[in-house]
Amino acid sequence: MAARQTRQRILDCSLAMFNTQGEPNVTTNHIADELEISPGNLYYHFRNKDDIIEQLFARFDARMDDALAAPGGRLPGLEDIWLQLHLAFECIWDYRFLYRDLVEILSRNRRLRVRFARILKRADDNAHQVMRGLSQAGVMRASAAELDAAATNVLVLATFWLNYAAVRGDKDENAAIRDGIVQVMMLLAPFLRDAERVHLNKLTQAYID
Amino acid sequence: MAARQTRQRILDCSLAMFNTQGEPNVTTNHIADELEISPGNLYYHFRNKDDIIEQLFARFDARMDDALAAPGGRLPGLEDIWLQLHLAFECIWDYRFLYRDLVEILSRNRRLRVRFARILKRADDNAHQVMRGLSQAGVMRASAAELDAAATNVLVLATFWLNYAAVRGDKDENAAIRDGIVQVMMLLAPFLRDAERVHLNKLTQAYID
DNA sequence: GTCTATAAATGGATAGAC
DNA sequence: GTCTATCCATTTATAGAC
Repeated sequence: MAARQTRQRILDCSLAMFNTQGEPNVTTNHIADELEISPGNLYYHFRNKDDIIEQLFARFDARMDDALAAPGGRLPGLEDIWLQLHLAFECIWDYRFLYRDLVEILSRNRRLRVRFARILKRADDNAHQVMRGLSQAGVMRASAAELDAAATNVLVLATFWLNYAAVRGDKDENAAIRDGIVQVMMLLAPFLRDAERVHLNKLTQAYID
Repeated sequence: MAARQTRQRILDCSLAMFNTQGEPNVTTNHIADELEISPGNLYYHFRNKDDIIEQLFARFDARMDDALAAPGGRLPGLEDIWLQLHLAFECIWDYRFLYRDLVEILSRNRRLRVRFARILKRADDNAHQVMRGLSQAGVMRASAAELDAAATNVLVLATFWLNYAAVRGDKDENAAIRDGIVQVMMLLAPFLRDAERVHLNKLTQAYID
């Protein structure tokens, strides 16, 4: 009855604590304390801490899947890319504990490793598709090798931008996300046709101020 | 007498174990076991695990300082950049445990946070200087905003490339470093004059094969 | 300098009562 | 479903003998 509710509360609370304190610094006891339930109760709902992480990952996976859904039939413009980046970065932000300790978390769990690899693959496909669209629209110009490299750079940047912001000591969450988007766009800028390049520079300037 | 030697052995062994197993998974007992000394002995030489990490960080800091030393008086060519990237990536590789759990490690220690911020600052200055050199030599062409963004992207890429390689499951160490260098170079490629762009593509092709 | 022994604290996890 | 009680393993760190 209240089972589903407790389970969800545990997941919500774990996510919040993982995100703010870092997953390695949050124990099952901390979570139980925060929720004012007993450790035994927590272990009634989840086999162990890794089980909680897997469930959170499933949520994350589904959400990222949406964000990476292929854009509509028409060729994408710069604003479409902006929107999609926003969805992706917001998702990463909401599950940033995964990214904060990505290597460590994935090294402990083979399943998550496989699933995260799939996400990266989808993101890579998506980046390629979008850039091909830009090329077809005559907005972008790049060799195949440059396009591959740019796609990879977009992935690395998106994956680790929030960590970089954290290391720099950036405090403002919204600013960090905005900066990340701008940073990715600037990755594509030099490949754009002059008119679009100017357009983008205006967009980013407006965004920054 | 053998004091200095034991101290160094502890540092060397810690570094090796941190790098291969991840710092969070290596305890002071593990290190003592591996060296076949007692935990008490280890604590005679170091106050705690964090002390060991700080000493290793000092080594890393000095080495990265060398790698980021301003290039010679003459304007740098693409090959000079290649070399410098190689030095930086080798340094990061040798102390990759720091980068694997960067946010976590820095969050635990204010001093390291400050020192790492200084390294990032130096790297940013260096990237700007190199790119200004390329611009002055007429090899590169970019607006001030594009140059700033490119410098930041170089930093993020260099900082987290090995993590990205690890997450992808890349096994070959040398290949990961090589790919990282190529990836950073490809970041600059689109800003290069056509002749240099072709030159770079030839360099990277030769490098990849 | 190095060892043995051990304290003190923590984290993960389970049994059994309610 | 939830709690109390508890166990076991691990980790950090120190005291004192050699």
